[in-house]
Amino acid sequence: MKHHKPDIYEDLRARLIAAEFGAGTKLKPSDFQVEYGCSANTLRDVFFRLASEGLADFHDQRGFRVPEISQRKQHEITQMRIMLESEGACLSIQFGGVGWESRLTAVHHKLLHIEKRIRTAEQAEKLLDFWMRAEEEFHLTLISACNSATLIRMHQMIYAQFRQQLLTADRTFEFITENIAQHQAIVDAAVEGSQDGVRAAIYAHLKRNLSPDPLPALQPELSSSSM
Amino acid sequence: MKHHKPDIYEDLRARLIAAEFGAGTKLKPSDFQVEYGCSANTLRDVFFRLASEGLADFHDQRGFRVPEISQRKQHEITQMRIMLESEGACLSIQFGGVGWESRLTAVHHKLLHIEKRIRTAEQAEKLLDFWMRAEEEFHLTLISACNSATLIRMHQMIYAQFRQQLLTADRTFEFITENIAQHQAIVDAAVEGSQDGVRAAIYAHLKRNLSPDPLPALQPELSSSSM
DNA sequence: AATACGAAAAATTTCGAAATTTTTCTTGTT
DNA sequence: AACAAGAAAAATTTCGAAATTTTTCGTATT
Repeated sequence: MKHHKPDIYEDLRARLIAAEFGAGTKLKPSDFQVEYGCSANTLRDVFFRLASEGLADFHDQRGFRVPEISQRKQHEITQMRIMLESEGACLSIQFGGVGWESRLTAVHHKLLHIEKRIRTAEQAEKLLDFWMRAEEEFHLTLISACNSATLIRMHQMIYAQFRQQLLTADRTFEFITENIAQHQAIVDAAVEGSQDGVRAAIYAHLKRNLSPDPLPALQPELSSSSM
Repeated sequence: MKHHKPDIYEDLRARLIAAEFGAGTKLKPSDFQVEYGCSANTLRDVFFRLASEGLADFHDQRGFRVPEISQRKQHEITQMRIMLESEGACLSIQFGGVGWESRLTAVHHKLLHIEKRIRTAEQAEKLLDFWMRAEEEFHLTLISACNSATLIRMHQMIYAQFRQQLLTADRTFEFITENIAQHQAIVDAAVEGSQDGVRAAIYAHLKRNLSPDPLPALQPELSSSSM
C-alpha cells in the first residue's frame, strides 16, 4: 500500500490513459493521498508532470482535471501522430538497417497473434491489456531507429494522449480487429524500404480518427499558458 | 522585488532561453529564492514546468541543470522545427485566407525593418531583443492559421529550445542578416499559396542548423523517464 | 602515494500546516 | 420568486522545517 513517487507517477499515468476517470473529472490531490500513502503535495507534483504530458489539464488556482474529449482534439492529435510516425518511420527506414527490420517484424508478429485471438475470443477484455502494450510497442518500434530522442519523446506524449482520447470516446474496442491488415501493410512497406509506402500505410491506419468535415476556425489567441 | 508565480515563470523562462546561465549550470531553487522573494518550493514548481518544456534538465534526486548543447540536439530540434513549421504553414495556407496573409505580411514587414537596421547599425546588440521578439512572432504567425492548438503548442516548445541552443552555441548573431532573403521567400510562397514552395523555403531557412554528416546511431533505450 | 571507508556538509524531497483563493451556501432585498 | 451580497466551507497554493539522499571532505589502511 506504500508507494514511491515514480511508482505513483506510473500508476496514475496508466489509470489516466486507460480512462479510468471520466472526462472532466476533478483530480484532487487529497483524494488520492490515503490510497498512495503520501502527502497531497507529492501528488501535486505528479499531477503537474502528467499535465505537462497532456494527460491532465491544469488551471491556475483551480487544480487538475481529466481532459475533456472532443472531435477537434482527436483530429489534432491524430494529425500529429500521422506526422510524427510518418517522419519517424521514414528516418528509421534510412538509418535502421537489418536490426530494425527484424525487431519490427518480431513485435508485429506478437501483435498479430494477439489481434487474431481477440477477433475470435469471447472474453476479449482479458486480452485488452496485452493488446494495448503490444500495439504501443509496435508503433514505438516503428520509429525507434529514427535516431532522434526528441522525436521519440514527442511521439510518446502524443501517443498517450491519443490512447486516452480513444479509450474515453469508444470502449467497444471493435476497431482493434480492423487493424490487422493495416499493421501488415505498414510492416510490408517498411521492410520493402518504401518511404512513400509507409507514409500511405500509416495514414490509412489512422485516418479513421480524423474529422471528415473541416472544423470551425480557431481564433488566433496569441496569449497562452496558465500557471 | 516581489513577484507572483507566473511572473517568476516568465522571467526564468526568458533568462533560460537567452542562455544567461552557461550550459550544464546547476539550477538550485534556493539560489533564487532571495532574488524572487519566495520559498524554494515555489521555485521547484517553476523549474519542473520549465523542465517539461525542455528548457531545463531534471534528474531524480539531483535537481535541475541548464541543458547541455550538442550538435545532435541542435540537429534533432531543427528537424522538428522544419517538420512542425512546414506542416503548420501548409495548413495555414489551406485555412488561413486573406486575414492570415495580411497578418503575415504585416509581421514580416516589421521583421524586415529590424533586420535591415541590424545589418547596418553598429550597436546591433541593442536591437537584438526587438529582433528576437519579431522573429518569434513571424514564425508563430506563419503557422497561426493551421487550426490546431496542439501543433502550435508543440512548435512553441521546440522553438524555445531551438533559440536556447542557438544562443548558447553562437552569440555572434551574424546569422541574423542572412535571413532577410529567406524570410522573404517564405512569405512569397505563402501568399502565392504554394505549399511545396513554403516547405522548400522553410527548409532552406533552417537547413544551416542541421548536421552535415550522419550522426552516430542512437541505441534503442526503451526505458525512459526520470522522476 | 593511492585507495577505501566513513563522517560531515550540502542539496533534494517530503511533509503538515498556514495563508490565499475559489466555490458553495445562506440570507436579505427587490 | 429571482437576484445579489455576504458568510461559511472547501480547495489550492505557499511556506519553513524535518527527513532522506547525494556529495564532499578528512582519516585510516594498504
